[in-house]
Amino acid sequence: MAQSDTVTRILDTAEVLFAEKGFAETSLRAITTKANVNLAAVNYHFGSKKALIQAVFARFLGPMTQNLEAALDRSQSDVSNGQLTVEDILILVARVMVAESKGSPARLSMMMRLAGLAYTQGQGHLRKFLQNQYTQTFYRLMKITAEATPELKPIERFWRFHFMLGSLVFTMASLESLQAIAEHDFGVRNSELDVIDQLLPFLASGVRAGSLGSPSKGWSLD
Amino acid sequence: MAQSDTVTRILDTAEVLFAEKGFAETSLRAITTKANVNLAAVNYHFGSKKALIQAVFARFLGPMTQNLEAALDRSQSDVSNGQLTVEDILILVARVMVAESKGSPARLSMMMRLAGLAYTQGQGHLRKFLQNQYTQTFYRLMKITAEATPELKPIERFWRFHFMLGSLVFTMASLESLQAIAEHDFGVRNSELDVIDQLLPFLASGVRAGSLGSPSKGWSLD
DNA sequence: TTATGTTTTAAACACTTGTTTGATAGGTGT
DNA sequence: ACACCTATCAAACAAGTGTTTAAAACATAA
Repeated sequence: MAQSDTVTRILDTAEVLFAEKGFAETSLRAITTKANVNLAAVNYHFGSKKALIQAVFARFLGPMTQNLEAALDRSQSDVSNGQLTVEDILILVARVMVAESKGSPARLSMMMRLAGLAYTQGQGHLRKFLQNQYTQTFYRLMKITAEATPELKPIERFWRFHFMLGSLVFTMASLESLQAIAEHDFGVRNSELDVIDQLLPFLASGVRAGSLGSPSKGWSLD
Repeated sequence: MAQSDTVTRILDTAEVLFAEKGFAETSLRAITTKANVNLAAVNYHFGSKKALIQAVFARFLGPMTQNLEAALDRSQSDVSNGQLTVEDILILVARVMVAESKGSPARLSMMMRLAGLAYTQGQGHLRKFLQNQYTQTFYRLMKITAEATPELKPIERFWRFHFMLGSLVFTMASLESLQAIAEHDFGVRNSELDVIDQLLPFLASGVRAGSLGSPSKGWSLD
């Protein structure tokens, strides 16, 4: 049981530090000393720092995608509620994400940061790892979103899907900063649940928006 | 003129590399060798790596905020069009941003990527720098957004403002990746202007959305 | 017990990092 | 000519990085 304990303690500590300071800025020494394990333990149990990073996210994304798939199965096999609406989908995803990050809001923040890095940081081991591992669930989400928004042209739907993703990722990745500002400026402490509560109608309304004024790109010229 | 040339070449190169790989992952040696300047030039001209990062931001944000302020002055002094709508504001911002990145469309993508990193990646000094330097313009934008959306509660408006910011930053930061996917999946090559064209109605509709179903957070429990 | 395989440990490794140094020009003004 | 300030350069610096090593401790089973 000593091994399992060391591995878990490394993963737990790495998760927190990665979310706090980023990947490159978090050294193995910082992780191992805070986790009260020997420095060499990381390379012994995981092989390398890269592998540790992937293991941290695999521990989060594995169960999460499983739960997401299960929730999608449940919703789609239930004929009583017929076609899923955009709100249904968003709520479904939100439920799974929040449930998966239960107890540690930093987890959600870190997971979203990875998504951002995977998209932004063109090449690198993270993106490939993510892509090879979790694309089928991602495309399934896009597919049922398509069924929920038949009025959109495919290319429109593509962009709006990523607009939603952007709001979600950015908001969750910088959640702590924004919470601090909100508390300072409005004296209100919004939990992550509060924020998601505000986010869902914003996204749902966005995807169903009409098009802008008739002449395309007219805004860009005087 | 040698100094100005060296400084410019450092800034140009740093801008690209920071956007590509992040701050911590980009070494001064990588910058200086690619820029064909001596390693010590960075510390000589900027003082430190931190200062270089801030200088990269300042060179872009300085003119941009100036133009933004000027555009706001023009719009607000023009009594003929009265109160600005959300669309007006979004179009105004889009115009300034596109104009500022003129000549190098990748530049906007880079700066948004940097902004995203600055928000996400703790980096205490960067956030403080941005906050102390450009908050007045930022708050002015929030103020006229408030006037354009009187129906929203302040805290609602605060979050939706950042939801918009998230969509914008994420989309622009990952523009190249998304363009490639769109071209592969739909056979359509969308320019940055096309994307902004799609983004504006999404954002405008999002900020004006109603609230979600009556019981707050009802979605989070079964 | 002995033997075997696994886990932990301290130390060292090779390498990269940002920064500093002192010498060497380059230019400008007196 | 001289002095003065600025800029560039190769070299070195101390500190920190991920990784490896070989010995030690531990566990499990024969």
